[in-house]
Amino acid sequence: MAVTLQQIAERAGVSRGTVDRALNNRGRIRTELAEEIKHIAEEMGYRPNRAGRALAMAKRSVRIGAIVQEASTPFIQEVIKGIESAKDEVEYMGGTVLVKQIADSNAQKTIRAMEELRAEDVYAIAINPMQDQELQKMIDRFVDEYNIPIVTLNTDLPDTKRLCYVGQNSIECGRAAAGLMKEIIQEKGSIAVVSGYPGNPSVTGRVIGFMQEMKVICPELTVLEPRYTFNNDKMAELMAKQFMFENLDLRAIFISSHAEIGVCRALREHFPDRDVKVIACDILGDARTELMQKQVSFLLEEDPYIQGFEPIMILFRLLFDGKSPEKEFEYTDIIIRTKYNLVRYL
Amino acid sequence: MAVTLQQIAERAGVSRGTVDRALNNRGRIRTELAEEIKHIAEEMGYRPNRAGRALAMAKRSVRIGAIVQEASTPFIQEVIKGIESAKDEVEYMGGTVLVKQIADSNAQKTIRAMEELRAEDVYAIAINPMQDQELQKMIDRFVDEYNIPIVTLNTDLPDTKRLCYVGQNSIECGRAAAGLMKEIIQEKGSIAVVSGYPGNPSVTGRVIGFMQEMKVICPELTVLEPRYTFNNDKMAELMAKQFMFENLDLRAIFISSHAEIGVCRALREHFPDRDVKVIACDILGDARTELMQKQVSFLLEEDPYIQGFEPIMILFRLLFDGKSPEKEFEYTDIIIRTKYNLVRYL
DNA sequence: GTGAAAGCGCTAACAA
DNA sequence: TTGTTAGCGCTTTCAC
Repeated sequence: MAVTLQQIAERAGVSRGTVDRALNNRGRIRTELAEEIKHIAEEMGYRPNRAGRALAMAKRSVRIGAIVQEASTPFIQEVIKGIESAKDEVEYMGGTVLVKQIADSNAQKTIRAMEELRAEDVYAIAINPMQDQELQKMIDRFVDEYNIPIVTLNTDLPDTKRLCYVGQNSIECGRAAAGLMKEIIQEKGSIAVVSGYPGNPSVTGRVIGFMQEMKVICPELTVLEPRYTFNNDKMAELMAKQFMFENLDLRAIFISSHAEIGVCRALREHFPDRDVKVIACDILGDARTELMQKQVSFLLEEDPYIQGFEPIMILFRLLFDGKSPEKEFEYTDIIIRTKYNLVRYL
Repeated sequence: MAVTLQQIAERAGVSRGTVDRALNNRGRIRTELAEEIKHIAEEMGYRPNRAGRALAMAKRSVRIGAIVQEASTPFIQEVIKGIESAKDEVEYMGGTVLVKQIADSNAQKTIRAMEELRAEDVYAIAINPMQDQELQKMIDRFVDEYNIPIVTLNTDLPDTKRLCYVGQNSIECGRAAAGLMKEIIQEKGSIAVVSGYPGNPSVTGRVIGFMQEMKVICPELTVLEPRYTFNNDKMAELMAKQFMFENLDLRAIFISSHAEIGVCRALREHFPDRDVKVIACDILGDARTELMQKQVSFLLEEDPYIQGFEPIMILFRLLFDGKSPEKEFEYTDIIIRTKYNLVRYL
């Protein structure tokens, strides 16, 4: 049976309340006594019982807010699943999680959502932010003025006072893609790089990592200048066609985001006889299985579920246990998929 | 604020105890009344508060046992980490987890550990079993006679009455290895398969999956007859040398387990000029980083941590919430690693 | 500075 | 068959 406050109290010859004050640094206690009690607790291997704590704190409940942008995309839907799981956990412990979904990506709406959450008395917020000056200021104000810690997820805002970031190390992801490229491309030739939107740092991070590493490990391959599709399938298709026409030695295409459907369609429909490998990132939604079965050699993923789950839990541990996160950057695993391990278990 | 038993009781015009009996099917209640209460609870969106429940059940506490064999191996050390995390969780909820470590693999010791756990009044057991007739009988007896549910982990015993299995689908893992092989081997030639101990079903499963899939997707490659090292580095080294001498067209070696150190040493020291790729499984321990940096193209992993964590949590949910696992086979993800994503985050 | 006591939501033993 | 009550371990308020 685990050690309880009562047992410590008896051993120390004081009351439960005193032990509580000592162990939780609540003040109103002689420092020497506090030290002594802490020592006894340590010695007895005391670990606070979460259930008791949760129950006692049920009224003064932990309230956490979450804001997700681009909530309509399959990727963010997965993030939301993670948030909902965390919400379950938190609610079991008597806490509350409020989620604001923003269908598109809009700084003004985001700022409004932050204000709403503040009005609803949340003690902390998790958010997948866009790059926006005003939003950055707002985050700093929340942290400084309102004392509301903020965790960024999926994309970071390192120049703000956010508590920590949960998401992929996109440079490393790009490097990993380069490593795979080296394994599957034996002949000389050129490699194209196609991406969604250049303003997104996790997209550009992957491109940078890829280009850097390719230069080092595949100096004999020519990596073409990255091109951006602005998340438009039609444009991706045209771009792929252009690459194919202009580079008869094209060996592979690295798609750092949101262009796989257009690119693969172009390859499939217009160049069925040319062997061009595709390495892509974060394909979710309807096309996922089919593209992976037929056209994409490797898929690099970043575990959106965890990106939703972990920020909420980090904030919960902060508010409930008073434990700050250990690291400023909580990177998610770089997951490599082929058609053989496409379905995620456990 | 969440709905409580008290609120339901007031609405139904009965006492908390009655609501408790209704919702938890404890009997001693009129069926119609029980139905009505369940209906009200449903309507009010009642979800039991785990903290309250944990606290109330603290004395009649959930007790779970775990037995791990080959506890001295790095793989099982990871499994144990998972078990310890789960133990933390369970203890937070007022439960107890007892772990028995067996350094080697020994059916008699295992059976004795089971008896010990029974003597210590555990209500359920998680175990990584070996293939052994007596052990199988013992498991069935625990389930049938003593009413102690058992979850197998890492290796399954599908012919017993164990509740479920948590671990890898080894056939699929072998297939995935074949898929990677196809991507990295362009020329014709032969492929060697080296494994640890032939009696281990997860090892042989990977070999079978690999051979089957290779036949289908790489018919032009010759896959040599699998050879077993009996987990002996020296033998692995000799075997690799033999393969190299006898097959001058050897393109790659698939190591399904426990032979990487010997094989890689042979390649490194005796054939530095021949380009032979290596795909391996579950490399942990000291050599991991170095082998991955220098010699192994792909590593297939099976997440030992989760294999320790999940069985305990499955049993906890069974005992604490009365929720049986959804699936008989809880497969862990097939993780593909290269030197670029060698370190696991989150 | 310290102790005593109420109560968080739930279970279980006992009373009716 | 139903109600009542005593805790589980912890926080918090109030009294001293």
